[in-house]
Amino acid sequence: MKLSSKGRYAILAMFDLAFHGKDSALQVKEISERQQIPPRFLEQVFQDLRKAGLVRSKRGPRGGYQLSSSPADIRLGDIIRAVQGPLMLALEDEEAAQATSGIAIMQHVLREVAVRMDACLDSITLANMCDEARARGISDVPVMPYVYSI
Amino acid sequence: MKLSSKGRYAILAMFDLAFHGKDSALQVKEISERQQIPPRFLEQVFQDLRKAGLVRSKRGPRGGYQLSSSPADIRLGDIIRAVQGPLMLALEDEEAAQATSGIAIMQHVLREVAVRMDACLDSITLANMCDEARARGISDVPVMPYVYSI
DNA sequence: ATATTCCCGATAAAAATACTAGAAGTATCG
DNA sequence: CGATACTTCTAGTATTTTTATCGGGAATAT
Repeated sequence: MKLSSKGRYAILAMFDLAFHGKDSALQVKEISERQQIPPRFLEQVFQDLRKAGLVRSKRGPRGGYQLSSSPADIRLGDIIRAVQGPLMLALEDEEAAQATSGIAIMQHVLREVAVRMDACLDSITLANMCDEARARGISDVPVMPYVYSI
Repeated sequence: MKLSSKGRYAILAMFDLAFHGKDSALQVKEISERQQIPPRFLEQVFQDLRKAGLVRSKRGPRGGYQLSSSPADIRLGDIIRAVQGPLMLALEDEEAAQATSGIAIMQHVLREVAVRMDACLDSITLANMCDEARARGISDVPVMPYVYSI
């Protein structure tokens, strides 16, 4: 019942796409720097997100990733499930049949818990996070040291 | 956001203590067989539970573990937190101060999510699980092959 | 053509999971 | 009381999974 690094990175990356990538695609390099994510690992995370249909990718110069639907339609639960699989492994029917009393009960109880926890995660969308970010006065541009150039 | 094996074992073991161990102490061997948990690993899990004050231990013959409070007062959240630590790592204040926009927002959003998820886990007690088990007609005695003895 | 970027597979490092061996404490029995 | 059997407790090791890195191939805008 713990958020893995992969899950955290996935949420960060998706938030970054929603917050900084209005219409154009953003690149792994850019996002990894802004959100402090190991770039090579972030690539793997994006593959999971792409296979789950949450982002669209584009190769070559000006390529990158962008959300495949509106931030208001993407929920934290979608993201977590895409990179971490289901909240808790349900037993196969065969296994469940021959499970011990405790396992059977826990299976039942945890299934309910899982439903409610999924609901918690699904109650928050990327759009919510963006609103939150703007309400807290976080600028839309990356925090970067100014470079005086002529 | 996944239940680890350790967490699952911890819940199973605590349920077993609540369900089968009325007043006397139960032993690792017994619980591990009934709930199909690697016995040596279960010992480690119990150490965590003991250090968190959820169970009392007793060594020697007739030793074992028993709950240190009533099943009605022990919540799934207590158990999970004892063996897995907090739901999601909060940044230290220093770190949070210099965190990027996405990290800061996620920190804030996830803290709320964590509170609600903890509430989900804390809404279920061991007593609830035992009621559930009895309601579903699971016997109080371990499922064992009958041994005909005179 | 060329530079850029995602994509894919393999590998290395770190952490979680599972197991092992034996020490320390404690009831029970002679 | 002392010996013995039992069970937790502690520390260390092996195995598996997760996290992170690396090298190079495939697509694409300029």
